Amino acid sequence: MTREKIAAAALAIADQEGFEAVSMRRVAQDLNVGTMSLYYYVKSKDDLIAVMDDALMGEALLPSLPRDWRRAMTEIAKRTHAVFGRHPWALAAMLSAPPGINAMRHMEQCLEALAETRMTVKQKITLLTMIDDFVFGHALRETASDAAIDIEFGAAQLATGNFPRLKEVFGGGRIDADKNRFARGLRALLEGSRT
Amino acid sequence: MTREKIAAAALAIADQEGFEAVSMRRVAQDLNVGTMSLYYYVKSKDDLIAVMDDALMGEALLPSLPRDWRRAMTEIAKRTHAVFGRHPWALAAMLSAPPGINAMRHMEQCLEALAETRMTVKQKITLLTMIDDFVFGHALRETASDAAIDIEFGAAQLATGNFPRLKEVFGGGRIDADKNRFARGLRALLEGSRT
DNA sequence: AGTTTAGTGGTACGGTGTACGAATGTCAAG
DNA sequence: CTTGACATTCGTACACCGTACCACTAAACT
Repeated sequence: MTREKIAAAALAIADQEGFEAVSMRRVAQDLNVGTMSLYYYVKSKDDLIAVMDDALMGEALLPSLPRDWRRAMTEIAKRTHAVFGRHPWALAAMLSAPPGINAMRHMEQCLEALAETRMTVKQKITLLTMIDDFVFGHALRETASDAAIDIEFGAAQLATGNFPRLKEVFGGGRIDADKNRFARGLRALLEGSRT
Repeated sequence: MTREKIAAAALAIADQEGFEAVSMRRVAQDLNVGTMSLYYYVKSKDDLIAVMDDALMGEALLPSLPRDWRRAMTEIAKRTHAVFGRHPWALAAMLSAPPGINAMRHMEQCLEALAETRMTVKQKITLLTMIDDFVFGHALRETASDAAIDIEFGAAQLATGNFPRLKEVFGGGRIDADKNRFARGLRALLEGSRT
């Protein structure tokens, strides 16, 4: 019985049944333990979420860093992105959890990647924050678009003629989103950091 | 008694007491109405959240569009950003709400802004999605950093010497985040869209 | 042996979303 | 004037939630 095992059980539940299925009673049940026993290792549910969150940020850490800083930042971003793909509920978790050790390690790793550049400290912070913002926002969109969108409602609105531009885009067959959008935005941010 | 009035009451509660303070009972109480009466106008709590969310996206709409497309996109992004500033709970709402009419209007407006460019449809979609990703991610960071961060914990970790780069950054006095990061990232994305 | 500590968990309280169905008001047709 | 259909309101009840409080066992230390 450790914080880690509890977090692992909660992780499994969230992955299989969604974040909202994670409750103290449910986690305790999966561990064959009384509900209140969890509170010996975890201060509150928010604390549990923080542990889960930290595990996630741990997954986002790169085992080794490419030498070229652009490639390094790209790899970090891609791996972080992959974490959100594996755990779509991660964003909801982050919204109610303060940064933990692995979040710090993540920043440390980003700074490490930028160590050999000529940027000032402030520039480094700005760049890595911008990139994280983009990565998280991208994840937000992906998890949000997984939420059931009322396709009928959308079509009906398009039919009203109030959305000529949208109709022009979505009217003629389904358009598939640019698969490279993520990489593209990343590159723009990395390049644009010059100015 | 309309959907709109219910949404307005919920909005007010969320703004004053936080998103988690919004409950069916609470909203009904503020409206001097029985709890279940709300369900005549609103299918479920998620539906209520969707209405709130749509009101927010409505706030993000620009009354009139600048002619230059770069300026137009920038204004839209800034206004959307401002909405998140006024309603820090907005992200939590978006996580559990499918896009509504105003979300569609938002997209329509973005497409309108890009109408006179030489971009292909796909390029337009890519660009406006990238920008939204960035804006939302930026908002996520801002609301997340408002969450209580354990400053003692952070300092203790820095003291361990496991975070040399972070220490280098935060050790010597507090560094204030670049206030222009938002505008800067925006510009990078707009410029980088060329390639 | 006596006492402290680590760890477990049962019960209970005040909250949540909402299914169900009963009550009321409104209005057109008979 | 009555009757019935409908729109609208909402009280009660149920299952679930986080967690405060406290009783308990078993091991460790003195």
